[in-house]
Amino acid sequence: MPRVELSRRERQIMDILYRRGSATAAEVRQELPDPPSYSAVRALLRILEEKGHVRHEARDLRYVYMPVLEREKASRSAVRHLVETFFNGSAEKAVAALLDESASKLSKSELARLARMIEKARKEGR
Amino acid sequence: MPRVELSRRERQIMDILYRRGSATAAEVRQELPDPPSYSAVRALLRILEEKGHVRHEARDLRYVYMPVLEREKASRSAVRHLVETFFNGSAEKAVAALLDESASKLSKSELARLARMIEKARKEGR
DNA sequence: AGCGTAATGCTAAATTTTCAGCAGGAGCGG
DNA sequence: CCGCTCCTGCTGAAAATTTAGCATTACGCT
Repeated sequence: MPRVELSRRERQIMDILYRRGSATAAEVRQELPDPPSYSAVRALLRILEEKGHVRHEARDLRYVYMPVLEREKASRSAVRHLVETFFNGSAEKAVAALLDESASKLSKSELARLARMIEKARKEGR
Repeated sequence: MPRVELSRRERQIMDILYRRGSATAAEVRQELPDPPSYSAVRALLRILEEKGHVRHEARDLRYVYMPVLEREKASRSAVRHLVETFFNGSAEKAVAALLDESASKLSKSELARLARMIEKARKEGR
């Protein structure tokens, strides 16, 4: 039963693991801001493992760490939290912000797919 | 120059302040999970203020606390971080997740507005 | 076989976070 | 005026976190 309340370092590490999918202790360390010693990173990973947030597999002599909770599920609650915190619970506003933020980065085909998704929702919806 | 590295409690408090816009110490306390003592909350708020994340105004005999960085700016970086962490930097995927998550909650008019936004982006974009 | 490199496990200690308590001041009602 | 309540400021200490160091083991190379 993973606790939700992560410390600062613990969150940083979880973010890295979600971003990359999986990583060795050394890789995690590389991506940490103000990286502490290697053994400090390992201690953190061990703690996260005890708490049930992380698991590891041995892959040629190294431990490769990864989140226990699948990215998809984790992202869902992150999205929900974001919408609540910054957009008054309005998914529309959140989408708008997202589009605004990165409209220029979206390709024609991506936009087309999104348009189709919305069409679909409009038909299905009430 | 606000530091980005917030502790657990500090983040919880900032989230509350962003969600509500502003709040007194007592209100913050009410919304904190496992609320500590009132004076503990006040100590945290004082620290956040020292660090430059929060400011207060005196409003009938009470301090009302609020984030220094406007919600809009904070939300932008939160959105960016979310997209990076959980969606491989793909705004499309993020929007898709958002729609998926809350398609049922979106009203017809909201969907219509979103459709229009995407249309607009398609015309403007490359 | 012996050595160097690169892992791991464990532990103790420094640092940061988190918390509660107490003193003081201002307003309000009796 | 006095006592009660509700706020603030401050401070010290408990608790949690973050960290580095050391011992050990495994592998590859000469």
